[in-house]
Order: sequence, then structure tokens, then C-alpha cells
Amino acid sequence: MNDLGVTVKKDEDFAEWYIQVVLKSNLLDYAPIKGFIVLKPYGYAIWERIREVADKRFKESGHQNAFLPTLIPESLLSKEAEHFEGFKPEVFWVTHAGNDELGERLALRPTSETLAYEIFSRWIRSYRDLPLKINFWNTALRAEIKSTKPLIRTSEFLWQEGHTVHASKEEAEDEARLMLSIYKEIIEEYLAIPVIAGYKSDKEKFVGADYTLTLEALMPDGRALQMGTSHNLGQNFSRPFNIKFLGKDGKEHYAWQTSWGISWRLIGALVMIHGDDKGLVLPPRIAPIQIVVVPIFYGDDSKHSVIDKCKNVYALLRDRFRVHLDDREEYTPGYKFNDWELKGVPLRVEIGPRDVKQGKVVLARRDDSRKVSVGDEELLDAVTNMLEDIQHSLYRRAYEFLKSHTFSTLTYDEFKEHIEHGFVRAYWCGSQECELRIKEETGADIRVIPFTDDSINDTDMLKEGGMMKKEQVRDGDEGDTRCIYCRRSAGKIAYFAKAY
RNA sequence: GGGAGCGUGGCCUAGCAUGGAAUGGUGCCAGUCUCGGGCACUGGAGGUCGUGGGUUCAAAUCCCACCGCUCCCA
Repeated sequence: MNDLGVTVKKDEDFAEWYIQVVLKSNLLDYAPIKGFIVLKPYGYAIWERIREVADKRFKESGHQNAFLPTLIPESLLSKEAEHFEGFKPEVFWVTHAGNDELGERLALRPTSETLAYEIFSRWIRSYRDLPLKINFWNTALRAEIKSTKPLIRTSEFLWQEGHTVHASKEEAEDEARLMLSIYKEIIEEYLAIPVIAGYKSDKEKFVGADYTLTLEALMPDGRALQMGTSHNLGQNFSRPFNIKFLGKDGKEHYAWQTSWGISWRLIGALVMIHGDDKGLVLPPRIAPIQIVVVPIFYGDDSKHSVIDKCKNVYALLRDRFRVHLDDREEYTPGYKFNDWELKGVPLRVEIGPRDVKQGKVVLARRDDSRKVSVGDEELLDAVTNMLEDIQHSLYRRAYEFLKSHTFSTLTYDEFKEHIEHGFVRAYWCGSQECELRIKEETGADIRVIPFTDDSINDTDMLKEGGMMKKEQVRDGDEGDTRCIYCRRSAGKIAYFAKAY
């Protein structure tokens, strides 16, 4: 063993493990500017898969892609005061054009609401122009100086930001909810990461939004990670940006808006949740390479028959799967096994002289390291089933982790103990003061206030009942539903956790 | 905002106390040999010791300043 592989164990030094995995598996590299990274081809291929899946859903639900400039004049960015105050500390400013100082500073977009809405206001005149539903695949820049982490917290990140304009409040609400459910589907069914859906508290919501919907996942170190957000902006932006339309009633109305986004942070979550001591483990539905074929040959005698069989298998699988034939001659099979395991390819097909002779191949799973030998005629079925099985067992494993690290409690003492290990589900009075105090004393935030009135969460946790029961923290708690902190009567149930 | 530590071939690293030819591993290149779990051997290329200044016959080593990075505390 040498330092080509990951040299620390995931459960012994998680932070170091994460860095080694993302670097050594060839996802990314550091850039020469603090807080910035370079996404290498293998990492970008994962982003392309996420983008492919998401883009399809966006288009199916009536959204169109467009492009916006990176620079936003200060006068525009500051037009919505609360929004500006929120982003100000992390804005990069362009102050010069060549040698000349600019009359007005230009922000490198931290997010595009202000720029997009200035433009939207020129496009919208009548209710017939609505709804306007546009998505941008781009990057955003936020100056992160402390505690940066590749993919999780970087000063520039790849993301998509959707921006919509609607004629009614209800329509905007539905849109915000719909996009969250689309995100949830992508994250759970493709990335195999279970999430908890609900509202952000006022303290944690997007600055300028009426409310923010969020999806929260739990990382192996017990910290929560925000996976995607969808904001109902109400009329908070349409007023300052003057997005008005003439309704059927012949009167002018301010429009109702949403914005929503997911970023390459999802790749970071993927690494943390599914990875192991050997490196990455990618769910088949999102893996850029689902199957790698590795030939094993001794001398020239068997070499040709092995290579031929590998090519046949490759051709057979290529139509239905993303498959790669590793025919490099300068590396030994053992080296290749380790290399592809580091890169997280879900399934490996090994073909050697023995397999050629017996009319078989060896299939090796990345998730549990099991190897099986299957006859050539069963190959297609076996591969299909195994990939599905890997997809589901990865989700299952992540789900069991989330479940076993989500604690329900009625006492603050227990709260402080559990908060070190995952989500704590507790009653909360709804006051920001309690929220701040808890943050101060324990380092934990309210990550999500779960939905109680809809079907979004019913796909998993809630359906199983028990600890996830909607109206109660725990079964039979009707007698004590007071706030975990101030002991006043509680209006809500909230999930607390330390966050990235 | 406060404190501590670290910068040596692509990467990791020895050397620094007590100044005197820059150590080893990995990776890279060539060849031979191998290949069912990171093969082995031989040879080779690759270094402004973060930057600038100072002390000294002599500085990776001691002193000063700067730059960069990491960690801890608020």
C-alpha cells in the first residue's frame, strides 16, 4: 500500500479522509486562489450527470434555460435592502476597467435575483407574459475566507438558479413547493441520499424571501448539510424592481416570485455519505462510469482471447450502460482494481483466461466488495440487477444512518448530548431568541422545520411512523409539548443540528 | 479580533538544537521482467530549501521583515 490510495480511515479522521478522497479520486484540484477549486474532468462528469437529470425535470415542468452576465452594478444589487445587507460581507467587487477606476463598483454575482428581476421587469407587461420560468446554469461567487472545504464551501461554485414570476401568490407557493419536490426526487433517487424536507426558520431563510424551503441531509460526522433550497420571494423583489403586470381585471398588480438552486455541493455530499476507506463509492444512476471492464492476462497465448472477450463484453454493455474498457497495458490488474475502486465505479467486470475457458466473467461490486462469477449468457441480466441493487442498498444504508442519528428529545440535557451526533428533533416555541441561545450554547442551528401538511416527506421517513410522526416528537408526548429551551408552550417541531 | 504552528524535486519527508557536499519514499522517464489485488530489478531526469535582507570564511540551519498555508480560541 502506498499513498496513491486513501491513507486515513473515514471514521478516524473524517476531515482528512474527505480531502484525500476528492483529490486522489481525481474529482478536483486546488486552484491558486484560496477558497477556489478546479473541477477536473472526472468531477465535472458527475456534475454533468446531475445537470442532465435536473435539466430534464426543469424542462418537463415548463422551465427554460438562459444566460445572465456575471457582473451586477452595485446600485442594482443594493436595491432590495435586506437582501443586500445579507450578501454584502461576501461580495467580490470589480473596481477597475484596465487602469481606469469605474464610476460604480460591479459585483461578481453572489446570486442573480437583482439582475434577473431588473431585466424581467422589462419583459413583463400583462398576465399573458406570465408565468415566466427561467433557469440559469452558471456559477456564483461568495468570498469565503474561513473554513473552506472543496465542493462544500468554496468562493465560487457551480450551481443552477431558477427564477420564476407568477400572477398569484398561490401559484408562486406551488412553484416553490414543486421545485423542492423535484430536488428531493433527484437527491434521493439518483444520488441515493435521504433528506428531510421543510421550512427554514426566519433566521436561516434566504435574505429577502418570505420563506425558504429546504432539504437537509446528515453527513457521517453528524453534521447537517443543506442540499437544496427553494424560496418563496412573495412580492419582496417585484416591488423594488417594479415587476408589474396588467391583470384580466384591467388593474396593475405586483408579481409573485420564486427562486431556487442546487450546487456542486451535492457532489461533496455524495462523497461524504457513500465513500469508504478505499475512496469514492458512486450510486450507479449518477456514476459517469457505471461499469469498468478489466482484462487479466498472463502471456501472449491467452492475451488475445482475453482482450477479444473484453471487447465483446464492452460492446454488449455499451448500449445500455456507461461502461469503460481499461485496456492500459502499463498497469497490472491489481493496480487497476485499486484505481477504479478509488474512483468509485459501482461495478467491475474481470475477465481472465479462466473466464474465457469457462464461458464466464467475474463481477465485483464496489459497495460491498462481493465478487461473483456469472455465465456469459446471464451477464446482461446480472449487471442490470446488480446495479439496481447497489443503487438501492446505498440509499438504504444512508437512510438507516439518518434514522439512527436522528434523536427525539424533550429535555435540554439530552438535547446537548445528542446534538453532537446528528439531528435532534424537539419542540420549539418559535422565538428567535431561543434559537440564538441554543446556537450560542451548543453550536447547533435549526436546520429544518418539517412539513406537517403535505406529502413530500411521506415518501420515506414519515411513512415509517415512529420517531418521524408528524405531530409529535415522540409517541405519547401529548402531555409535554413545551419548548426545549424556554419551556413555554411550543408551536413547532424543529430539527436541530450542527451544520457545515 | 486573539493565539500557536508550518513552508525542502510533482506529492510526502529527513536534516535545523550544536552553521561546513540537501536524505529517503512515492510519482515520472528508459529497459528487462511480470500480470486473478497497488509486481520485481537496473539505470535516469527532476531542488531559486516560500521571498527579501542581515550575521558569518561558510546559512535549509542563526537573526529581521514580508508572503503564503494550517490549526486552535472568540
